[in-house]
Amino acid sequence: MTGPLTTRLARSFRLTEQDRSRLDTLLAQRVRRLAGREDLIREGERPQAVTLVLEGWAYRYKTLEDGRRQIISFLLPGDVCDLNVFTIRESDHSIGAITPLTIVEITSGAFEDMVGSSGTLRSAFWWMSHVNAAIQREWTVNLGQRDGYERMAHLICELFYRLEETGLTEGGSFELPVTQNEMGEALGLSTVHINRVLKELRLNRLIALKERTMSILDLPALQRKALFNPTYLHLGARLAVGETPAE
Amino acid sequence: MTGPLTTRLARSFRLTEQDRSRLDTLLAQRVRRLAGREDLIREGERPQAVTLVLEGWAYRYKTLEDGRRQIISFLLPGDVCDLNVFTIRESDHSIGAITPLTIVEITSGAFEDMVGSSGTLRSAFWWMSHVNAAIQREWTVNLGQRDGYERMAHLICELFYRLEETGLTEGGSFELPVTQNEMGEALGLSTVHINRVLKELRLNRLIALKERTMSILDLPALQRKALFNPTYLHLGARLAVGETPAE
DNA sequence: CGTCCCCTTGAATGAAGTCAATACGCGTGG
DNA sequence: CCACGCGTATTGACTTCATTCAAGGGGACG
Repeated sequence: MTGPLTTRLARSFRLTEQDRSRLDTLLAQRVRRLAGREDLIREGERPQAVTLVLEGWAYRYKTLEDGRRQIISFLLPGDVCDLNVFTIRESDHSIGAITPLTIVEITSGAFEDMVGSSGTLRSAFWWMSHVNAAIQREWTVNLGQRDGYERMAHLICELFYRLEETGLTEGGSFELPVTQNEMGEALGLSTVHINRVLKELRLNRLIALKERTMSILDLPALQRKALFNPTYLHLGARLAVGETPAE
Repeated sequence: MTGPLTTRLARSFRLTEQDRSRLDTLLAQRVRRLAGREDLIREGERPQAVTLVLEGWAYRYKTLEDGRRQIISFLLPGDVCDLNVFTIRESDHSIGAITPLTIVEITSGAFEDMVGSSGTLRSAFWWMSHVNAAIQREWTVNLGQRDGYERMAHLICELFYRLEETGLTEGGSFELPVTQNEMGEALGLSTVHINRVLKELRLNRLIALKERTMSILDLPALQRKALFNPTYLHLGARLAVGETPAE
């Protein structure tokens, strides 16, 4: 019963037994549980640790002065928040739990020790950090270029691939613990329009969605409509320490 | 005559003479010059080095299969591309020069040496990396929540603050070597709409723009309209090695 | 059993896109 | 030297995508 993070890293990196046990001890320290809809970090606070998500969903968000809110990204099991946040005095955004959440908080020192002791783990954490940045870039593209229908299709594809990586899908289905209002805040669309777009995706037999279970009925077609290209997720990198990324 | 990068870092970090000379030697190696509108890195290519911008503007962009293009971010003098790109097999986006460009390419080894030899420089580069991520998040907010007028106002504020940090503004003015079409690709708006929004900003006496010179006539008012909060740029962090970010 | 949140749908409105035409500066080649 | 083409900026008219407003239904929970 390896956790989502180990599962994920093992798909892309050749972890030695030692790496795995280093990870395991790290993941056993300072475990915290939060209730759904509780904030983990709030804008303006000082970040204290590198945070890892073990179970549950969370999101980063920012609120404008007039109350508008944008969800900036979703944090899924096996995701890390910013590495080396310690260079930052105050957080520029908040992180909130969507579902009940299990996280691990890694101190600066423990993190340094880990990446210092294993080149593979160091690469692995860098890689995750890059993937986060790449996802954020793709969200920029999504909001800037795609219309509502495409945007939603793209988000569904992204979530599917990311959850698949940690074994959290069943066939073409996954739990989507997010309200339509929140989807709107993530995609820059009104709740009403989210509803209509979902309806259309259902009518076109691309997805089925009920009771928070999203089922993808035709992934290739969905990807086509979304102009989805999974390259940016950098899946299955399969690199170990010392290896050049070539082969 | 210190370069933009040193200027910028010196504002936020207490650089020793040794740090400065380390930076200088690094910035003197492998200098490359590119013509305007030339690509630096193309989607699908293998990233070879950490790139630093010394002079000129560039942008990251992604192209969808049907030709739509989104500019993901602007790279200004003193900016650094992704650190530790070496964990990535192929780039998920392109980087293109806007103006003629002077850059430095830092090899994996040289970079490791530098951050290994100075804790302050290590912090400084992490900090830049975080700021990049924060800017990308803010673009997500910008595209998701603000309307065209606000979006443009926000972009102008951001560029002003970022250029100001490296001493590239004159009073409230700066060179803006970007066409209206490109602004549209950055803000997810049509060229025509960009034109109208700029016109309105001029009518409201918030900006003046001619011949690629942007002048901000009323920064407080512009910021108010843009709902611009500069926190995310993490300006003036003023940290040195060993210091906790507290004080 | 009422309240609240979430989902759903229709109708009216509005922000931004598309299409189209004009203008301007610049370089190039006849 | 001037004509032409090209990229950029500008503006008007029309269309479309998405928002807002409004109302109703269903489930969870006190």
